[in-house]
Amino acid sequence: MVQFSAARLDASFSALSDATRRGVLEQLGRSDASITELADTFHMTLTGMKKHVCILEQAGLVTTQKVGRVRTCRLGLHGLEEEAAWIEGRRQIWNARFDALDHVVEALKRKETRDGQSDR
Amino acid sequence: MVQFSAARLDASFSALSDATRRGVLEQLGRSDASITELADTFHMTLTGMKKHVCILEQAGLVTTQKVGRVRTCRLGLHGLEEEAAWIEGRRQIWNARFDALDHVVEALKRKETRDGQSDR
DNA sequence: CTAACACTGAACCATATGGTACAGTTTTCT
DNA sequence: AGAAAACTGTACCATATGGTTCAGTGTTAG
Repeated sequence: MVQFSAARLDASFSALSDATRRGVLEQLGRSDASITELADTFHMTLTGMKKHVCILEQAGLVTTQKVGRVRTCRLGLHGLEEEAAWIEGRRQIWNARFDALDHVVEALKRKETRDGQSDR
Repeated sequence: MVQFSAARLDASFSALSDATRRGVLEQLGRSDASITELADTFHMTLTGMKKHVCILEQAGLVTTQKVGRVRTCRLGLHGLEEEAAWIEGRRQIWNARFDALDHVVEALKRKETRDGQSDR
């Protein structure tokens, strides 16, 4: 089992919680882009887009490289593996809980039926 | 393909970006719990924990039900399917990009070698 | 009936977030 | 050299976040 780093998950889920930043990831999935190109796409100032890129960079989701006056942004080396793993772990427990819940619901139904017939 | 709702993803990734709330989900995965129990586990006031639970509830990740004076929290009906799907979609593009990148790197290496030999 | 319990709502606080404008700096084009 | 491009850093703003305290409200146990 993987050991999840709270700080990593904090950073990446927080980075993913903004629609603009998710959009940047999608655009970078199609091709690398400069800050200016990203800022144009999302109708935002350079300064504003730079902040988003910094956040994505700190979360390890993108890397950047400055050549001449242009900073090129691309998808980060480590993808979303840890995040995917965390969510998958939760989903398994989730499903197990609901299987169990089905049984509880069954039991409650039977109990209610019995109570309804015998009592009140 | 699923149509992702930006608002949904905003809410759930934002909810998941806090370690306390991820902890609450883990605890609820083991068993349902009251606000008081959760507040005790995370050494927090009732009011503080209530807020976290509200955020998780609005994100659809937990549901609650008040019986008498106790509000019981459990995992929400809709698990993390949309979030998992979004991340998986990204991961596929990620990997495709890196496969492509490998080829680019190869090409660059060959080009550099050639240039180094023939020119400058 | 009274006290304790479990929450709930409002107000407050410090800090973080998402955006802006403006004033540089470094590169590139002519 | 001079102008334009592409960032970068700082300061500013409004709002959101994560937490608290305090003062209720409804529920349950004795």
